[in-house]
Amino acid sequence: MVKISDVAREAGVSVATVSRALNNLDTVRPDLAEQVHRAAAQLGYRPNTLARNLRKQSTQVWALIISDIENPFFTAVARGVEDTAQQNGYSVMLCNSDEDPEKESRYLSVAGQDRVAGVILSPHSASTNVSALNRIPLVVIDRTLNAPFDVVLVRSRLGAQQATKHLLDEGWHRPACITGPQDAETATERSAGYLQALEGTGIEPQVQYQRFRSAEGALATAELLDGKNPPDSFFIGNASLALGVLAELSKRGLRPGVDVGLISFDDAPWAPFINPPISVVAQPAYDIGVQAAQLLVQRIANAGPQAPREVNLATSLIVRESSQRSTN
Amino acid sequence: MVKISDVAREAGVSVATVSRALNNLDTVRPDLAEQVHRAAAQLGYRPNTLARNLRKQSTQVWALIISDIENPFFTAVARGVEDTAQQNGYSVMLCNSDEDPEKESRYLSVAGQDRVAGVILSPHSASTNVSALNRIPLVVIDRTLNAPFDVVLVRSRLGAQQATKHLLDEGWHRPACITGPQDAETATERSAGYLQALEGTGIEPQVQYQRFRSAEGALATAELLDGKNPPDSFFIGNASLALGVLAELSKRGLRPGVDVGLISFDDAPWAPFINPPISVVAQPAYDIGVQAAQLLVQRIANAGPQAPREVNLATSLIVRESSQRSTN
DNA sequence: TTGTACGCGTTATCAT
DNA sequence: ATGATAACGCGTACAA
Repeated sequence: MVKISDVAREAGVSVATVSRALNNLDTVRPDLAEQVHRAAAQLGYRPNTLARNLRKQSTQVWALIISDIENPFFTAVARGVEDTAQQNGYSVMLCNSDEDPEKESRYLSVAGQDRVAGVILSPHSASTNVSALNRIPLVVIDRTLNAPFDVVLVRSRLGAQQATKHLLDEGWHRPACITGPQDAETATERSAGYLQALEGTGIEPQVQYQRFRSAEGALATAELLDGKNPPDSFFIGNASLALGVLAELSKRGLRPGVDVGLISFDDAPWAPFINPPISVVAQPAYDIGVQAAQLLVQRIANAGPQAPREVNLATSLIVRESSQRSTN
Repeated sequence: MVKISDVAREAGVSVATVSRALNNLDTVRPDLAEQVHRAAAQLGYRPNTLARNLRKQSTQVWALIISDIENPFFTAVARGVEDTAQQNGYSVMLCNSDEDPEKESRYLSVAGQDRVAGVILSPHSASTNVSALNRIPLVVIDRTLNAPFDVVLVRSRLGAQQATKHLLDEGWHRPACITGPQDAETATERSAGYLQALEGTGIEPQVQYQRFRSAEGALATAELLDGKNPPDSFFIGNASLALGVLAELSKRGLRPGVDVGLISFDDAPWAPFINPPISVVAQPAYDIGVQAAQLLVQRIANAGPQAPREVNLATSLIVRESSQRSTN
């Protein structure tokens, strides 16, 4: 491997000058700089990232710690982060915590030890301990943390409220809510929006808290439908749950958009294409990633302590057929 | 930060002994080793990864370069890679090439420069140039390369053939094939299997080569259905295409499993849950990731040149309702 | 503006 | 078995 001293010899200058020239430190005579660049190009010199990292005690790598890489929401976030990182000269290390607090803390520890330049984290719980990061810049996404960090969130509650109200406006009379487990902030925010929408309507709320998975969606639907006051429509807290709900409904011959109303959080890739197309509350997942990345870039640039910032993104209601009340 | 010399002082030994003890180099007296470990623990010593990397001229990081992070197939692969990497003490850097040759080559270049320990790549094309990696171990997945490297593939052609034959066995008479672009090996392998299945049956093959996206799936379906010899069933080359096909069919009031037969490559998360449940040729995506990772671990361990290995994984036919010929 | 020389923290070599 | 010390390649304080 050709190193900096080789370039120095070739260009007839010192290694210091080479370093300065290659880093564009404008304290070097233009013609010399030119000479250095030519020598470097000719020898095919590539600076050794490892040595630079040691010297600077930091890397050009971010750790992105997310709770479920197979969830389309998070992959969209990841893409937003990755694109933005790329543009700013960073690479991103993918860490899939699988909702496992132990894996999460292991990753936080590794990130600290490897001196990554920054971390973007969707924390398992509000009490996740990030002290292993020491002073590495951190941006939190999707859920809040019991500590003051930059965070980007979406207005889930408002989105849920709008979705439920939309169901009512369409003429459905007894919407139920199926959402995630009560220890997940995203789940409870969504049921809270649902409850708000029902306030003062005299409709008795029915909420099922389940794990965010298809099987549980089916289960909750069956339970609701077999209960004493079966709902005529559903507000569903995420796409996996929605899949289970759909399966259970079709098993019972209940057609969304006709016999029953249905709207779900998250605009999954399949939502517009199945029969009937599913109405959703879309989260700006890609944009969440972009915003988080931009916050991180700024946080890294301004090393000093600084008031934490909170970015709140809006959801958008996408009405397709499943939530409408068709005459047939 | 506490460093190795601090531990040495605390334990009353030299830095060399600390290094040996901490790396379990069994050439150190047991009691001394014990003493070192205690000192390290007490001081909260964490070895500096950056310094170690420089010294060893290598990292404990893999680059995983895939063509589409939002494709569930690749996220499943990624999870397999990530889990296995984790178990072997590696981290994985996620690189989303987006099917863009330029991004791909930039990532290959960065991987080479950063001296990652290994690379797993789903190449954009067979002629992708990986010379920037210098001598870094490489494992190729999903598609082959015009060069001798370890590779893990799935028997796409056989899977496609089985799927098409299944359609025939179910009593469909004119299956068509909708697959990806002709410059994608995965696409042509699948049409090849379809063609094989039709050999000698007297059925005239109809193949549509489109980009692997939903909109194109719908387009191809419309074209086929409006053609002079409309098919009565479809073998579809991937899940995104299938979504488009489904949309077009439902727009025309054609019910899969009743009016028309349908089977698709890739067991997408939604496939079992929609109405009717979709029959698929499932790829062992997670396992592909695991196998690739294991190949890479071995390749890294045995530094010497070694004959490239090829792992071929089988698909599995999952028959649900969309491919069956219902009496109703 | 340029060059010399040291430091980053660890591992590996070579004596002992 | 242990210790002293030389790399690893780069960036930068300091001197010129």
